[in-house]
Amino acid sequence: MARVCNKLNREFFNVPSYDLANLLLGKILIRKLDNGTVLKGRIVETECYPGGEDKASTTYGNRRTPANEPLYMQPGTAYVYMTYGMYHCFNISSSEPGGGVLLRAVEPLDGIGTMQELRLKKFKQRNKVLKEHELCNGPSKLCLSMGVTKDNCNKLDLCENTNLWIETDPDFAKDSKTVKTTRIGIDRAGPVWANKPFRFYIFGNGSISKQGVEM
DNA sequence: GTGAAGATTTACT
DNA sequence: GTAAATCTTCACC
Repeated sequence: MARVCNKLNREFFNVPSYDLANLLLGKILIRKLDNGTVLKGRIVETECYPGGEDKASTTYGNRRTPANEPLYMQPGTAYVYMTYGMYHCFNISSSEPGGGVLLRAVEPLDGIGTMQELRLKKFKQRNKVLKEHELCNGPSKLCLSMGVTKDNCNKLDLCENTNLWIETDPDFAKDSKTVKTTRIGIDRAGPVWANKPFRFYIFGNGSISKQGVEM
């Protein structure tokens, strides 16, 4: 039986975070839930966090703690952390120690009904029906919709794990226009780092979290 | 052990 | 537009 395997390998992730953030655009994030349901979404928005000098990175100054350990592990390791006590963000470690890429938005492809369910479970408006592009258009929204939490996904190796991985999409137009702009929600890092063009998204896609000024 | 801050999102005025 | 929700992680005592 001929089986095409588009799963990304270690080599793909073994590049600096800036490059990895660009390479991940258009790729397919696949998540298999415990009950066997498979969810898929196209990555349409990323941000890079190189660490080291970058004050916005959790690994600023090569700070190393038990929580950010995955960013120092091999490239392609999932780093899921909690923020504001109730939301998760999903990152993938890159080649430089302490560097990684934050996934800010995906475009739902498969398992949309399940995503609706997972996403609304947490809030009051349970009967509300979200449009597809509203399901995963934010770093914490995509974690909710895809059932990604610190407990079940942190430190997973995306090259080896069978419940969470990324594939290339042969049908994705390679010539899609991408936009380079500034990161979001990191004003505390100061104007120098907050204004770096470290956010990337697919131009014209309806599932991005926020429009930015093209740079 | 105690305190302060946070890579966000929803809900309400 | 502004405020509230909510709790882990880290820094320091």
